[in-house]
This record gives sequence, structure tokens and C-alpha cells, in this order.
Amino acid sequence: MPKHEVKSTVKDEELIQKRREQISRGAVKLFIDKGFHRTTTREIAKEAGFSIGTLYEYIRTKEDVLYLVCDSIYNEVNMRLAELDTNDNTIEGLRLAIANYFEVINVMSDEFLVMYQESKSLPSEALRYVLTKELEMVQQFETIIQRCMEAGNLRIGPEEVSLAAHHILVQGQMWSFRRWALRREYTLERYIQVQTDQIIQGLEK
Amino acid sequence: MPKHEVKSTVKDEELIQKRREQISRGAVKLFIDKGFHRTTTREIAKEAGFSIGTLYEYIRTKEDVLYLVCDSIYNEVNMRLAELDTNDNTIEGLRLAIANYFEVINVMSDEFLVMYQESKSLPSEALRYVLTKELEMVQQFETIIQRCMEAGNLRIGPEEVSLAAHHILVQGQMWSFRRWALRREYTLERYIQVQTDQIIQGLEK
Amino acid sequence: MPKHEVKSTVKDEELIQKRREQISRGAVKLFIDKGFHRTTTREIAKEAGFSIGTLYEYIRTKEDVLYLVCDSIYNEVNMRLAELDTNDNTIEGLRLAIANYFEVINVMSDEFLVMYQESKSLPSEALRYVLTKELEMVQQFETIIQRCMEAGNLRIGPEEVSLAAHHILVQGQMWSFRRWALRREYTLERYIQVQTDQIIQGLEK
Amino acid sequence: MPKHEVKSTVKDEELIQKRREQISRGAVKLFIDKGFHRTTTREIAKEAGFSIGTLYEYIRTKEDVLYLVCDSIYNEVNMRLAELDTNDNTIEGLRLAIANYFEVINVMSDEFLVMYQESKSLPSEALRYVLTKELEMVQQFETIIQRCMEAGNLRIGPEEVSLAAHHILVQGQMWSFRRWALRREYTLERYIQVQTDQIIQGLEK
DNA sequence: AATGAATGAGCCTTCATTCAT
DNA sequence: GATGAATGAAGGCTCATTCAT
Repeated sequence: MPKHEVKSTVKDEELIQKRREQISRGAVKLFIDKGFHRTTTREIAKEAGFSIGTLYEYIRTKEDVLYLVCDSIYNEVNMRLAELDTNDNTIEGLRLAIANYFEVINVMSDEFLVMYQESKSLPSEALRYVLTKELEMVQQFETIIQRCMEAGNLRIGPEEVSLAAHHILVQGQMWSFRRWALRREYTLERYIQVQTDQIIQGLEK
Repeated sequence: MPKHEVKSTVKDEELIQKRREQISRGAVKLFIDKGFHRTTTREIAKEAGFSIGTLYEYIRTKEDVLYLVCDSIYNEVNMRLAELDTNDNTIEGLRLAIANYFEVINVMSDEFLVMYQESKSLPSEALRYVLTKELEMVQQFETIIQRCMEAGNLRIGPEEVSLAAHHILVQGQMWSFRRWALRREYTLERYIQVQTDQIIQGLEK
Repeated sequence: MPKHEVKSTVKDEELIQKRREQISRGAVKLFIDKGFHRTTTREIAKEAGFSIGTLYEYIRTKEDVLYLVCDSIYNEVNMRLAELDTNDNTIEGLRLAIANYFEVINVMSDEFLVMYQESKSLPSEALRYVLTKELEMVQQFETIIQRCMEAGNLRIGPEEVSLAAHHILVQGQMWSFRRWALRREYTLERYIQVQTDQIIQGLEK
Repeated sequence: MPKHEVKSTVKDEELIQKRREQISRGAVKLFIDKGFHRTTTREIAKEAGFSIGTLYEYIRTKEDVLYLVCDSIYNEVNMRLAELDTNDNTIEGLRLAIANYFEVINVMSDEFLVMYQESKSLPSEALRYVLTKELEMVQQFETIIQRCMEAGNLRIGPEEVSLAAHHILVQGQMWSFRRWALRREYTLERYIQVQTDQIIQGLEK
């Protein structure tokens, strides 16, 4: 699926990149605080460091800002994950990948929350694009699991690979969504340990 | 925690109950369709079958409606779960409880989605109350797991009981949140089977 | 052609009529002064005597106001003309009809100017409706001319009836459009006399 | 009345002329399409073939563009009329002048429409200048009529000369303003014939 | 208890104009 | 002379809430 396009009246492509990063960075803060709907475009402009007029040189609608935010979060997550990809096919490699993912979520906990709570407000085309991004993440884990299977280190039915990958993602999101309950009882390290144990165990029946 | 109170100018307690049910039932439909913020109070009144003036005789703010909705969803879920509680302490009992819960979620999938996506818009006091409701559900599963443990049918550390309960809840919500991906590949029956297997297996190390 | 409909959230049909008259009356004043585009909806509301919110209970868009204005002007003109229709078929009757029409234009000169200068801003459906109203006026004069012809008091080709009617209308509008030039040199009475003479003479070849 | 002056930061008088012609030519197109108020300065610049910054080197306000447009239309009309002036003093000469004028209007029908619908938006000083241009056209016809009168070919009172000239102009504009009605029933040729007949007849009482 | 007209703060967006490069 | 990014005042419109009937 091609990238969802956000129209801009500005020609300098580099400047567009720079300004949109400012927008995105500012907007996340606000969305975390007050949610998408309670944040005004003026606040976004101010937080980004320029006037409302300038904001609208780089986006066409408020929803574009939400898309920019979601896109940049996904990109950062994928980048961080790619950075740490060990590319081996042992159980230990899977374990590490999971731990990395959980740590990324821990760092970007607020961003995750925003993305999952607000993405429903995206116009449908943009929403579809964002969902493909989510699927890409699922596929990253599917690949890792697949590699383990093929190397004989994991014994699960091939139809369960996808579910297992979703499972891992959701388990990670749980650390973001339910932190109000979990952080009372767990440190990140302990959470990672217990959850990976359980996930791996579930995959080795 | 005491129930969050919604002020009304009407005295007749019974009428209040009836009207609020109408409001809640109508509002869920609309929230499912368009989300909380995109739904207007006028639409809510219309869907409930009376005028905007009357709506405001039974609530004080729009957020009250959201609270009413969340509250009624939780109540319905808890009712349905309680109905099916076998109260035994075997693994089979746990398995059945999980299946029940998943089936309830399947039926109320839209409602769950609304609740988890919109509850952040509740005023903090109401939010806290709703979270206690969520915790009650966690506790229901904690109790079941505990009973299994005490009967010797499960061997997990006591500190992990709470996490396991959260785990079950999240696994269920996953069926609601990620249906865009999961329903392509799984039927509810198969999903229940695979997930309960994995959960139980995770608890029997 | 059915009347172009303007949506309202208010139910009381009588109140709608009353409010729309207020709107129309206030708006004409402003449009005469500053034109449609330079007049703000806030100003319209204020001039009509209520708040911006109330204004929008009776219209859906700013263009609706323009339509209301055009419609009410046409209605008033047609009413005034009908009032004075002698319904006879002599040249004298035609002469009187023309004089009446010119006098109406003289009284509603500003309104005419507004209508002809701004109606292009109407959405196409409303524009079409307004044009049919204009055609109705043309037809009123066509009928009068026809009657004179049939009574043998006028001798023009039947294909020229329509043009003659347009001619009369335009001659009247001229008194509104070019008053900056004409009122320096003519009184209404003299203008009526000279123009009707010429029109009638043109019809008697 | 001296020409209304439009300030420019550019010195090269020739370049100014060239650019302003570009502006005017582009703007008419847009004004015909969307009217003055709905056309943006950016669109004007683009249509003219340069940047918004450059546009503002040759004008000071958006209204200047409207003035440029009106001025250029009048100049073109006057040029075309002068070109065809037979300068004789017969009825036939008058007839020809009228036909010429109607043909010019037919060719520049859109431009006429724009001018008469939008000139009200000119700042008052520019408006006054444009009105003098209109008066010049009136005077051209007054002169022709006068010459006919003095040559004994026309017998109308001297106070009616001006009115007759206005009459001719308005009759021509009618072909532009009411084309939605007239072009269904008339060709230009027939319209010219019928109208000149009537006008001339009206002048020969 | 029910109704629905009235209110106005506040939102998103546009666009004429400027000015540094 | 030309460019185009930046500005912010201002505009159209919505909607939660109130209150007289």
C-alpha cells in the first residue's frame, strides 16, 4: 500500500520534513495530555513553534496531524526494532526480540497509548495505511518465529504463527494500556521475564 | 469505592432508572458508529426517544452519558459472567470460565471497543470508578485461579496470579480490538481453544 | 419548479417564518451596504436581533440567507405588481402596468441592485429557482402584451412578445442600475413617461 | 478625471505594462469562473504565470487587480468601437454603430458580465474612474445621435439624447446579462435587427 | 416532567499581505 | 526583480448547555 499523502503548499521537500517533525513532536505531547479531540489546531501550532497559518502550510486538515503522529510513531518503533534485530534463529533470539520490543514500548508508552486510542479518528484511507503498518510489525515477529520453526527450535502448527505474533504484540501493548494496574505490581524487568517465559512456553507445547 | 453519582433534577428514582437505560442503549449505538466526540447530545436525545431538554433532566454533562454507557456495559458483562460461574475449582472450571468470558466479549464486541477507546474521556473521578469495575473483573479471575491453586490443580507462584488474570482479560479484549486481523484467520471456537490451551499451559509450568 | 428548501432545526413553522423575515430584512440592509461577501454571518445575526447560534437554527449556510433575501424581494415585487394589475387589454392598461413596475423598482431600488449583483453567488439549485421567479415576471408582461395583441390594440409579431417583455424588465432595472447617471437628469415621472412612450411606440410599428 | 493609479515597486515602465497585462488576462478568466471574491491572489499569480511575491510587485491590493481587469476591458471595448467608427451622420451610420457595439458585447460577453457584477467591489476612487469610462461610452453614442440630429436625420428633444444613449448601452448589456433567457430564442443577428429597429423607431417619433 | 428555542464560546480553516533571501 | 515561506486576523459554523413555557 502506498504511503498516505499529506498535501502541502510548500515546495521545499526538506523543509516539509523538518516542519512536520516539529508538528508531530509537539502534537504527541498534547494528544497524550488531552487527547486528539480536545487539542486545538492553535495549540498544535504553538507547541510546534509557529503560527496557525504556517501549520496549515504543511497539513490540510487536523486529521493530517493525527496521521503524521501515528506515522512517526510507527516509524520510530520499526526503526528501533530493526536496529536490534539479531537475525538469528534460536529461541534465545526470539526471547531477545520480545524483550527489545517490550523495552521500546516502555520508552514510548505514551505514544502507544495515543496511537491506539486515537487512530480510529483517522479518515478511512489513512486508517487503512496505519493498519498496514501494524501488520508489518506482526510480520516482523512472524518471520522470527518462522525462522525458529524452520531451524527446528520451535514446534507449533503453521496456522498458529500469526496468532502467536499478534499475541506478542498485544502482550506488549498491555504494558502500555494497563500500566495503571501493572506498574503497581511489576517492574519492567520482571514483566518481561514472566511474559516471555509464558509466551515461549506457549509456543513449545 | 462508592458508585460515581450522576445528578438528576427528577425525583422518581424508578423513572430515572428507566430513562437512563434508554439513554445508555441509544448512546452505545451512536458511540459505536461515530465515537464519543463525534456524537452530539442532540443525537443522543433523539436516539433515546426524547427531547434534548429531557435528556438534561437525567444527566448534567455529556460525560455523564459516557459514564452511564461504561457502567451499563460493565454491569452487563459482570452479570453474564456471574450467571455462568460454575464455582468449582478444577482446571476444567477455569477453562469454562475463560470460554464464557470470550463468548461474552464476542457478543459485546462493539461495546468493549467503545468502552476501551472512550473511557479516557471520562472525568477523573468517573474514570477511577470505571477502573475499579475493571479490577473487579480481574479479581473474579484471580479468585478462580486461586481456588484452582488451593485445590492443587495449578502450580504457579502467588505473585503471578494477578498477572495471569490480567493476561486472560487482555487475551479476551484482543478478540475485540484486533478483529480486523483475527477474524480473517480464526473462528471464535478455534480462537477460544488455542488461547485457552496456551493460557492454561502457561499456568502449569 | 419546487421552491428551494432551506433546512431549519426549529419545528414551529410560524416562528420560522417570523425569524426568516427578520433575517431577510436585516440582511438586505447589510448587503446593500457592503455586499454579500463583505457581510459576516455575525453581522447578519446581530442586525436580525439575535445570536449567531440562533441564526443557524433557521439557516444552514450563509448562502441560504442570500436565497432568503432574493426570494423575499421577488415575492414582494410580485405581490405589489399583482395588487395593481388592472387586467384590462388596452394600451392604457399596458402603460399603467409599466408605470407600476417602474414605481415598484424605484421604491425597491436597493433591493433590486443587491439581487442582480449577488444572485450569482447562490448555489446552483437556488440560482435556478430564482431565475424561474425572474421568468415569472417576464411572463406577467408577456401575458399583458398578448392580451393587447389579441384585442387588436397592438401589432407585433408573436415571436417578439417575449423580447418585448424582457425589454420592459430591463428598462426598469436600468432605473436601478444606472441611477448614478440617470437621477442627475431625470425624475422618476419623466423617466416613466419617456420610457413608456418609447416602449409602446416600439410595439406599434 | 485622471487615471486611477496603481502603485508598483518596479521601475521599468515597460515591464510593468507587460506584467499587468498578464495579470489582467489571467484574472478575467478566473473572475468569469468564480467571481472576484472567490478567486484568491495565489490563483491570480499562478494563472498569470508567476509567484505570489511577484504579483505584489505590480499591485498593492487585490482590488487593484479588479481595477486592472475593468480598465483593460473598457480599453478593449473602446478600441474596438473606435476602430469601426464610420464617423458619418446618417441613420445608417447610427444603425451600424449599434450593430458594432452589440457584436463587441457578444464577443466579450463574459468580460462584460464580470465587470458589471464585480465593479461594485472597487474602492470608491477606482469605482469613480471606471464610471467615467462608462460615461465615455455613453458620450460616444450621444455624439453619434447628436450628429444625426444636427444633420436633420433624427427628430428627438435634446434632453432625450443622453437617455437614448444609455438606452442603447443597456440594450447591449441585456444581451450579456440575460443570455440565459435570450439565447434560447434569438440569434445575435436577429437580436441586433429587432433591437436596432426598435431603438431607431423610438428615436424618430 | 417535558419541551425546544436561544445562547455564545470556541473550533477549524482560509487567504491577503509581508519580507528575508 | 523574483521567490515563496510565514503571519494572524477574521470568517463560517457547531454544539453543549440553559431556561422560560
